[in-house]
Amino acid sequence: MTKSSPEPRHALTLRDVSEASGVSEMTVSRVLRNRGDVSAATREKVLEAARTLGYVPNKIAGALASQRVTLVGVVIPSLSNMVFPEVMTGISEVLDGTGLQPVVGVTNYLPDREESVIYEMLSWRPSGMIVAGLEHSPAARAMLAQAGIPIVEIMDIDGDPVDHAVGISHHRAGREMAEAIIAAGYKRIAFLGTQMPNDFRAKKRLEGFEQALAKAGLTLVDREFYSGGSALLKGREMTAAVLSRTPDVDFLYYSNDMIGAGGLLYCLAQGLDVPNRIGLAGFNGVELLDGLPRKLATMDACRTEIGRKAAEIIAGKASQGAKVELFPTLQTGDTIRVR
Amino acid sequence: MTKSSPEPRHALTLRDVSEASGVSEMTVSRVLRNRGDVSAATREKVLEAARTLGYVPNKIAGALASQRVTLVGVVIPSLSNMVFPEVMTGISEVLDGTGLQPVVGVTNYLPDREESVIYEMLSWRPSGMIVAGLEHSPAARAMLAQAGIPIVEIMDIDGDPVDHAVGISHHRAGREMAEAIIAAGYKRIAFLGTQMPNDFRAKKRLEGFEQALAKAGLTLVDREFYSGGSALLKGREMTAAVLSRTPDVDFLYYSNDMIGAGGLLYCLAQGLDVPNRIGLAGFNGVELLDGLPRKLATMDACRTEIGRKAAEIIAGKASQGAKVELFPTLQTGDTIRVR
DNA sequence: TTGAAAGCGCTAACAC
DNA sequence: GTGTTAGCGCTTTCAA
Repeated sequence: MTKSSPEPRHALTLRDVSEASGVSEMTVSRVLRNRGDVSAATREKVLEAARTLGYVPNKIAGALASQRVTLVGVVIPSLSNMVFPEVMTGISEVLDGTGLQPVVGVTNYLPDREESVIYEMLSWRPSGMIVAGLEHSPAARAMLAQAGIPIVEIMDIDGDPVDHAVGISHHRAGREMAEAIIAAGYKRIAFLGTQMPNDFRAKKRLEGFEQALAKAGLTLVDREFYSGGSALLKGREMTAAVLSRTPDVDFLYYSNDMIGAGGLLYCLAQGLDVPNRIGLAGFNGVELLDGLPRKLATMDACRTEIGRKAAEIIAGKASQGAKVELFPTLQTGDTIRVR
Repeated sequence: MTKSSPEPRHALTLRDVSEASGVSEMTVSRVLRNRGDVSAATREKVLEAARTLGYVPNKIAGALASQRVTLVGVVIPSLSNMVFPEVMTGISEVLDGTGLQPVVGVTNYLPDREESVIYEMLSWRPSGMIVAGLEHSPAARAMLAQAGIPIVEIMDIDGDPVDHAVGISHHRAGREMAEAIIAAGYKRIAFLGTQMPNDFRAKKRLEGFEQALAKAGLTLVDREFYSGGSALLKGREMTAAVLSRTPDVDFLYYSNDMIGAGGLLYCLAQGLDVPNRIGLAGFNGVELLDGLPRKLATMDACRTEIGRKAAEIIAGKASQGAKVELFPTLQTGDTIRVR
């Protein structure tokens, strides 16, 4: 335990800097915020005093007085998802220049938790909110609508945004993947995904997927769900289960790349001919896939771009319409047969 | 765009609730905070008014008046690391019951950025700070020391904490892994890791590792570094590079599990006999490994536990000493030969 | 059980 | 270029 300087009994205030430098509080404030004209001499005195005292301004007081908060609330379901860190990257990239900073809240896909996270965040009067998904409790929606700040709902555009939405159509993503699979000649198709009632985006993908199958006169020959645990391992296990239960399945559609990767490793280990005996596809386009022995077919979720566009709207750099749709491209990879 | 209710010109205040309910601001405040005795009747009136108005308290004002902020700053180098999300899980678990909430800041392993993130966070006067690592700029250290709040530096305990430290000894982790490798009879050992001057923990592991090798009269026969990109892919590439440059290498020590996994997949694809022809080990003990065709030897970084313990110190639930050392166990997996 | 007054530490708006 | 004054929306304290 090393305490280099004596700890102040109370946190330092502008007044302390003012007294130490012999400059009025107001001018100290101006110097510290680079606002208005201050002579080089006074500026130096102030900076010197602030530095030696180790003064850190109190943003609570500043925000209350100026009615301005440079925080942007970001509400996401999970951090361990591999997709949200990338969204954060996009958000940070854009916000970095603007003086705004993101504050992250995690909901774990629980609507109640989402509601309270939103409530807490709004109570800090942020300059904007970025919230994953379009489905929220009525109370959460109402709070967001009332807040009087820009709200951007991200990831999904299949629905009605409170204010703005930036994302892809998961319904369409599912449909397009199904169409590609059908076009490649696969007929006995199974779905493997998460059992999360509140993962609305995964649900929409599956809906779109099944609709496209139906249009081609097909139905899923099997489906398998999981929750929790190592996604890679679950992918192996679920794949094993489907293959033994439905041996003549010829395509496995996974709700995310991680379980898809597990499935791919399993199929290869079993000596199955991918993509001829069996085809595979995931969703998200995670970087991870680049390192697999064979590249898994997938569809990019446009994560960084979504983060960027959302932040631009909050920062007022984009006067977008209510909905901004991004169009992911299907990456065929090596796990869908080419006809 | 759906606006269910008319947007207020200004955010609602206690006064609005007071007027709507015919109860004084003070009593409204009491009701909303569950403080002091308020008659059931008034309480109901107030709650009713607050609910219908959609009032969200202003924590800025509340915090200024009460000099109490329920925020805990968490400063970490990266989100995409797979390790920090788990630390966050541990932190949230403990903080959830306490009325404190974590606020995350990301530094990308940049000291300057760390300094400014810490400065920004402190300016919100949090109740405590959890900061990854023991190495900070002098200014950052000084700010933390001055803040007058509990500071917990996490992940590492090889060094001098500002206040408290919770973590493992990375020096020891490297040493123990080396000892296990040597004990298994490997002799021509290579290191593969990240090229990040500011990843002090990886650096300490390598130091401990090399010291143990030296003690056994060994030195690294090769080393390979990378930065950026898909870790899994980099693991493959680096492994290929080392194997072709130093064909008689018999052990590959990776600085993290993700590149280790890439290396493992590569070795298996090449038909190399793991662990007899060549042994492999990583670091972190990530869940991901459970899904690999063979289990990679690794060492747990105690991530969740570190988060938990750190949060307990902040929450005042633990009157720990300055340093709390956690002891990770070496997981031999299937990639170190058993003698 | 309820209310009134006095700030919390800072900044907007205006003097000088 | 610099200083003064009046709050920002709450909570603390004290009185009723």
